[in-house]
Amino acid sequence: MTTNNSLEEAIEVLQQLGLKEYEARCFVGLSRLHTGTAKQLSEMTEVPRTRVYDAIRVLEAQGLVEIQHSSPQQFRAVPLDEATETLRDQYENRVERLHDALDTVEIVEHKDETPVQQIWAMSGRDAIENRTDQLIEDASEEVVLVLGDESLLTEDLVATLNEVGNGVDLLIGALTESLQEQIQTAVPDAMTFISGLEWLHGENATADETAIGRLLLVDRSTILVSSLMTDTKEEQAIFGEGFGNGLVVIARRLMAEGLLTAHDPKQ
Amino acid sequence: MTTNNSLEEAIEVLQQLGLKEYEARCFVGLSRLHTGTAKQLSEMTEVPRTRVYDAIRVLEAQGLVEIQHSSPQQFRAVPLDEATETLRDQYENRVERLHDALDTVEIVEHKDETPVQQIWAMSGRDAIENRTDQLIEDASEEVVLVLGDESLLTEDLVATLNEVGNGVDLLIGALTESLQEQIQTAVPDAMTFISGLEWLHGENATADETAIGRLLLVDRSTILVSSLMTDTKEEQAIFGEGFGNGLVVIARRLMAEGLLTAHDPKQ
DNA sequence: CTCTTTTGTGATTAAACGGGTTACTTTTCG
DNA sequence: CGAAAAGTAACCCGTTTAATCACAAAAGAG
Repeated sequence: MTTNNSLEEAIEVLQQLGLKEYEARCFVGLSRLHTGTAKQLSEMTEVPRTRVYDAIRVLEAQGLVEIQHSSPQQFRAVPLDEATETLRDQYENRVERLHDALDTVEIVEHKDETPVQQIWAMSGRDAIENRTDQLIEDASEEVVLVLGDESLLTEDLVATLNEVGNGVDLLIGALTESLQEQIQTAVPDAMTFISGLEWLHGENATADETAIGRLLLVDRSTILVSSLMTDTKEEQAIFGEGFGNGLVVIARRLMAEGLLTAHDPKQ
Repeated sequence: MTTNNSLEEAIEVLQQLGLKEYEARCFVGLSRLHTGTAKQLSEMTEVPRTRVYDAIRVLEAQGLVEIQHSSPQQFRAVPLDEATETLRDQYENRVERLHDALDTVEIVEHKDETPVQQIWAMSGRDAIENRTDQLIEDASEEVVLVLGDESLLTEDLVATLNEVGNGVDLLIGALTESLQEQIQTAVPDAMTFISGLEWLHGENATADETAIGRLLLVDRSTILVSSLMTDTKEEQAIFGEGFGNGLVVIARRLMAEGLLTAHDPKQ
């Protein structure tokens, strides 16, 4: 279909992956050209012809483009699968090096004056999902989880939920019927499904800026609450741990009340 | 061991992964601190205190750091495994988006005047390895491969070699005894092992700037030759395809001669 | 062979960005 | 209350990068 939009997106993503604008444009240009010269590229991509050469050189060094040293020289993009694989390899290497470099480290003395009432804020859907998974994996007694949006029910989360130990109570709820059903089929092991939570669902979606994302209470001592920006779909969470934590105490009460009355609507 | 060097490397890698210097320093600082304030971080990381806040905000948005909104606010790094997982997720997402965006594209008309004699140059170890794997996978009759350095015998390459079809002749050689043996145990299926290639090995390693990397000839119609910069270990390759290709013809002759006489040193 | 066009390199300008600093307000605590 | 610490915001300056320009080498037309 070669929608002009795909091209723009590709350029943007390539920049997020570390390429400069000219480099990104040239690569995308070559991706639709099988083989091309600096002139052709320049016309197609709006990159000044004299700058195409630099851009290509960088791309070549990264293994994304091949050069034929003829006159005029010809360029071509590495096949897409090879290119993405190469990018993957590069990033995997880097993440691995980071991990190696940092796990030899950790811990400088720390005078702890653990000021109870620790509430931490975090952002980013990937990060919050990873934390969610982690907390559920670490559960030893009970997991209470309520999801507010379908997009949060990922493969990884389902896998994690299906792997909780046998001694762990799994209580799951959702804010909509359809999500409820999806969860029920995806995670048949859950001991209890919480229903009647529709009241939590924001009704005045117009004025609302955020919707409920997740509610997670693990072993009655750790809580995570997240919300979703309705426009960007970005996720933000707060996270508290420790039995004595004020937020956890309140959450415990609220959930006991709320979920019970929700479950049993008559008072 | 917390060698000061690991810290530097971590900072560098984080920058390659897209963080700014301050952000990288702050993250590494927090990684050795369990929990810290702007002041502590500033002292430990050499980042001006007043800029710590900006850096942390970015890190938080990326899901790498948690903030406790107390006064003074406290920061802490997400656990290392969670952080690396989050980074992986992010990059996987991006590469996937790139792939999706580009494979709807490809191909604008192309008046082909395939000027035989196509020799393409490419760089980057990952890219060259991916191409090598690809070419070997596509082989239908014969693969001739000579490796010049142990670092080139990767898991992926071994896997690829062990998966060639049954009808494909696999001729493998190496420039050193030890590498030869490694290959022989890793790829027992190879039909012939080429030995006696030591003469190809550069002897005057002092004056040499590059060493032989790979020699690959597939189905007598596609050739890839690479060299390794002795200092940076970076790899560069030239790549030609097509039966009529001059380079391929020459390579075919050279290999027939060279490998045969090598195999049978008398003449 | 000569003249023109194309191709390639290098230098230059202007704007954006990132690192580093300073000024100033607010909060905390003795 | 006063001093120190915490937090915000603005600024400066060097580097990077997008964008142009000048020019030499090569290719192709006549």
